[in-house]
Amino acid sequence: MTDDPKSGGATDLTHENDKPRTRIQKVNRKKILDAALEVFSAQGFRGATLDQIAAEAGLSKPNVLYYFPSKEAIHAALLAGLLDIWLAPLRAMDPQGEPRDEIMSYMRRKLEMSREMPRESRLFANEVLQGAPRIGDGLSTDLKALVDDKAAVIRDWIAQGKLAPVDPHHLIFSIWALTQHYADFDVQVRAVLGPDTDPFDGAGKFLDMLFTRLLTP
Amino acid sequence: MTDDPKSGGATDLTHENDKPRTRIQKVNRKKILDAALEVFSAQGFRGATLDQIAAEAGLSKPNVLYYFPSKEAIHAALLAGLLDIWLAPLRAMDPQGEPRDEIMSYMRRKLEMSREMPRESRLFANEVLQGAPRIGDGLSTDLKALVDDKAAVIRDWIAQGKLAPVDPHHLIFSIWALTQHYADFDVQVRAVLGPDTDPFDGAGKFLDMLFTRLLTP
DNA sequence: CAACAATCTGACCGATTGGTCAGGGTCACG
DNA sequence: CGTGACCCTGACCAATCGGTCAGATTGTTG
Repeated sequence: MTDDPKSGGATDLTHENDKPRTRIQKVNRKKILDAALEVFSAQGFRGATLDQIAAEAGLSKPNVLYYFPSKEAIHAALLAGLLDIWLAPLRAMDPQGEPRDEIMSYMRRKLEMSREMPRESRLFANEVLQGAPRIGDGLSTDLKALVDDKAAVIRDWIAQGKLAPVDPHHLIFSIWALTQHYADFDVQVRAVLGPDTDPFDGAGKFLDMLFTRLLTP
Repeated sequence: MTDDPKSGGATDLTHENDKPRTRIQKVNRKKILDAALEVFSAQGFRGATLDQIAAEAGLSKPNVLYYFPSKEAIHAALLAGLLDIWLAPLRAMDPQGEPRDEIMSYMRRKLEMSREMPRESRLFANEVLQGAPRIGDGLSTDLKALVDDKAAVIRDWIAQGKLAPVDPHHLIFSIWALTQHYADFDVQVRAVLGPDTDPFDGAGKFLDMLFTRLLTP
């Protein structure tokens, strides 16, 4: 009974397939995920409602639940790829490259992500702020492994005298903190700078200078 | 009708008085605010429930609503004093003091606050992350005024050659970002560093070094 | 154009939410 | 020790929440 062998062209399996099968599925799943990113990043998981997401996506609530089995599933689908996207710039840091260039490039790419993907940044910030209840394990396994790996690389660079001696872990934290701040605290930054200043212009120059001074032996 | 002249010993005015009148009021309002800080900072405003707050405070839900008229009012009471507490260290920055000492002290005090008051930090972060809907005006008036004021002081210091030339606003942002990161993203930082390392020990040394290098002409 | 799968909807459900209320217990003070 | 203000509670309410379902509508394919 629970199994359904003759599910040849069966309906209702939508939820079990990660990859959209039809054109309409592709379009609507995209609509929903985009709407959910908007709402979750602005309200947090518990603060967001399916009605908001449905309205933002231009669909009815039952229709949203036709494509995803639950609110949790939508949130999970968003977070699923996010950690990888988020850490891609750090992964791209090349142990064979020129140390200061590599770190400066990483920092610039992270700042670029804050500018181009502020909603993703806030989604992630909301999750971590509230104790990372739905991503938790990924932090102490994948994330920790990657950071430890790159920290070792940085330590080597320092040992070779190519970099000023700094704690590699806290160096990475400082890049996260300084770049993500401009996405996560956007309203505060803009409130202080006033409406006619682009935060990212000044941030780019300032962070270039800061890390140049920090890393030069 | 709306006015009530003969409110001699009337009950039910509890909500309109900011100052607790009796011993029990003082104790229970404190309990509620402390519980609310715990819950709001961990779940955000919409994610928190009155039942959670009541349970955390060891009171019944109707009893909580005996001391505060609504969930909003509890949240507002928490935020009311928070901005002032939060900015006190910046206010304490003395234009007459030694520039680098003043800024280093400010940074250290902010880091200390992240260590000692992480819940307040996260409450504030939640509010700003979600667009500061209930504090909004305070940012573009009080906060902006204070920051602009101190930025002018820093600009003077730089003009006198006592400080390396840096954008004062972004310097202040960098202090906020770097210190608050350790409170707001605590779980992430601890996940990366592992369970046996105190994030704040390393942070203290790292930030001292960073800002020394940044500010020395 | 039939016929079946895929898509969509209004109506509805139980659980949880913030908040109310009538009344009972407790405290302080004359 | 009584009396009135203060404190507290169980029971309850309307609104909103995430989610279900039967069936109408649309798309696709032979």
